[in-house]
Amino acid sequence: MPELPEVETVRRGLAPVMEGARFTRVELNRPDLRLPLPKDFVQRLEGETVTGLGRRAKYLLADLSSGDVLMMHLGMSGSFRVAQEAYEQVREETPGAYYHERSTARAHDHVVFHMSSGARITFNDPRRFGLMLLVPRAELNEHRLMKEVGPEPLGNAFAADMLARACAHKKTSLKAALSDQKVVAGLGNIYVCEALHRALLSPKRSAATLATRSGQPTPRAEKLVTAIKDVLHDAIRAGGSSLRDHRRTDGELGDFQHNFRVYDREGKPCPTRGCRGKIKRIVQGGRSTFFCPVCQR
DNA sequence: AGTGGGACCTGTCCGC
DNA sequence: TGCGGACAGGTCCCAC
Repeated sequence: MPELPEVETVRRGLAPVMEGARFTRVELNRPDLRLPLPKDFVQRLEGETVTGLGRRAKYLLADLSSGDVLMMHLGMSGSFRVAQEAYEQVREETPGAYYHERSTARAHDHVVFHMSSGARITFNDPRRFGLMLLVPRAELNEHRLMKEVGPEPLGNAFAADMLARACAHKKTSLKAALSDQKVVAGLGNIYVCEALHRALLSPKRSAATLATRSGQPTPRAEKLVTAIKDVLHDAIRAGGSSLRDHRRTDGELGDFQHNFRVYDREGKPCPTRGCRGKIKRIVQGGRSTFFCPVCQR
């Protein structure tokens, strides 16, 4: 599911119920996701307060009062839902009383956080490509999953010269280079296709053509950086994209899928003004690429 | 060292 | 209706 705009949308949904709140109880319904969960996962969370909820690349990062960081990744199919559990709070305060559980657990609800804010936060992930890890804050940047991650595309540091340098000696396509988290963090299949279309660049073009022989950015590197920033901003503003069952934490759908120009639009007319092309689907690196062979060069 | 391909999972959809 | 195959928003590991 989730690329940078979706993860950022999730972060914004979780922050109000997590930041400043304490984990009162943590339920683990299986021992592993993509990786084994730490054996002391529950003990290291319960009683801790979330001091801040951030994002790096496609990772959500919850800073804890203990000094640990809870790293969370949604993989392909992970999602968080927030519900209020006022009844359960009342039940804790008045032992012996009986209250109905308000929610029904769904299949693949692997982790449940009960927060002192009264929120119940449920992580659901059918394919289990997601992960949760606990890492001491001081070690986060050197963690094997983090240390190679490239620049944040919405940060000021991400600019044409940086992108050109990262691509200058690559033998791969633009599609593969932009999908590589070491080159730029947070893009995935959808937003790579969308950014390349906005920049009118072919996904098949050699990534090295973003730089001159001396490694300087070409005008197409400038255009591409602008396109990446624009499409990510637009998507975040729309609450991300909702394909299949992907939802925001409040259960509402994101809207950006209605603004796709090429993704999953094989055979449709190219939306570029004045272009008479039709969107084509090809396979690169085993994944679908959508693009207009007429205006994307 | 960089690159492509397969592997990891489950669910859904489409054609027969 | 059932069944097999293709495909899905990610990324890791392993051969070349």
